[in-house]
Amino acid sequence: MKGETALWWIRRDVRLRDNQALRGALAHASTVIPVFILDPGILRSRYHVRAERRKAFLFGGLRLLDEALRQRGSRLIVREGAAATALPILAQETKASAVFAEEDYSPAARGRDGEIARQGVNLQLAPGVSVRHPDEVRKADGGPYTVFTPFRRAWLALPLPSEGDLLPVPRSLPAVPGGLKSVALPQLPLPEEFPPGEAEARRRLVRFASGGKAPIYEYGESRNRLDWEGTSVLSPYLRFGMVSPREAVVRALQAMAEAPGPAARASAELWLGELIWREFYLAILYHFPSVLKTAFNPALREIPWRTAPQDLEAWRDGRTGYPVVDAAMRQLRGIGWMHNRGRMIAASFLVKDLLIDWTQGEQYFMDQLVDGDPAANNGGWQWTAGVGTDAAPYFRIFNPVLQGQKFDPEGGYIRRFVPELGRVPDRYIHEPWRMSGAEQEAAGCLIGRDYPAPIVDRARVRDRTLAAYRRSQERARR
DNA sequence: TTTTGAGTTGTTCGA
DNA sequence: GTCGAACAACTCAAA
Repeated sequence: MKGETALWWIRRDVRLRDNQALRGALAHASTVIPVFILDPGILRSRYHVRAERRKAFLFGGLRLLDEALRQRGSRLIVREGAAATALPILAQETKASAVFAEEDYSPAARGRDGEIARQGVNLQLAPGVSVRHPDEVRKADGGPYTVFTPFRRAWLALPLPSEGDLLPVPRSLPAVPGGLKSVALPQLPLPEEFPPGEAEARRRLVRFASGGKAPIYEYGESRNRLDWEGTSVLSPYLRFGMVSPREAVVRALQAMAEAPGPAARASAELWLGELIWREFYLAILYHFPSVLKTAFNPALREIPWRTAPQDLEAWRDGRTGYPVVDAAMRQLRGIGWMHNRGRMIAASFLVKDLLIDWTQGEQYFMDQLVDGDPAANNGGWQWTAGVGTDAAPYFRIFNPVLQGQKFDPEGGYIRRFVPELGRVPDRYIHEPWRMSGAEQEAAGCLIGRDYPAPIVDRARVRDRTLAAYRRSQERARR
């Protein structure tokens, strides 16, 4: 309405395109003030982690968003402090009659939004973090799904978004009143492999999913290869809404419709499935917020984990002596991102081989990942640990040697991140400890000096892990 | 209410 | 080298 002022509160929707919170604000008021609240607790809510990379990525994205806003006659206002304090102050100061934001489902976000609403702020939540609200996808009896496949079926049965649903970038935006204080965002070193921003996000989405030869059509085969770039690497951008999840879904559906053949179509559908996994874990966190504290499966809450600080440290540092595990962990620390296959292998090793509490791994991943999202990260860890929503049998224990041979056959991934194995022959690259003394010498890699010997004997791992899980089930039965 | 089919991503063993 | 079965039994979803 004319004369009204609204705040567009940016949280994890750092974009102008297809932004329903922004559209809501523009429809409601003639003056719209884009605001970001620099909360000291940001991005770590219940995790005791620093998350430096995510902050850098987010702040970089906000700077670019500010540029785009200025090109359209607006600008970004940044305020410091707890959102529950800073936002009502700003709303009062600007006489804003409403605050528009994208609804976020984490317990921390919901707690924060509830508190703000209780303070009398007219907080209008718009969809956008997920394509479907967790309440939309329900079983016939009204309850939420806890198994992925039926969830996906029900998700796909609802009306699908199409090109016409995507909201365009507003060509111009109302000016922000002068005199409003705004603090500078901290300058942090940007993650090299992930230039932030909406433009980069779109480039990646288009490169991955558009055109007859798009990688999305190879996804079925290439997504598991650690040594190929077969995935979209969109996760950090989806995490902060630099691309709209709805647009990603529309591109996937388009790719399916235009697929050059049935295999290509199946590949594109597989990628769409990954987007639905994202929705699934967002919904799980929404309906079962306790998963951030404890295993979803009550029978597996009493596993007698090992306390082994040195093993945990070796895992974090990528010094386990299992090349594919170490490569994955060094990729994580090196670039703040890990190939999904690597995440499964590394996570399985911590939980099943070292028998260390999965929440330790969850925590470390949240510290390092530029795409770290509580819902997806927690879901992934619970899945790997076999304590989560899906009925995966817990005796499924990844063998890092086999996984390496299958998904990094020539060791290209390993050599990239574990340079001390660079000259180890292909036939030993997944089991360097099997080299003779002379072979180690020739490869310039002495086991125990240049690269560690395996920190666990895998032959014993299986029994130890199965026994620990069984123990938890027995305790739960009583 | 009962029944039935199914469940992302694996490994190992023996034929 | 390849293939199928066993792993161990459970819960969920839907008819």
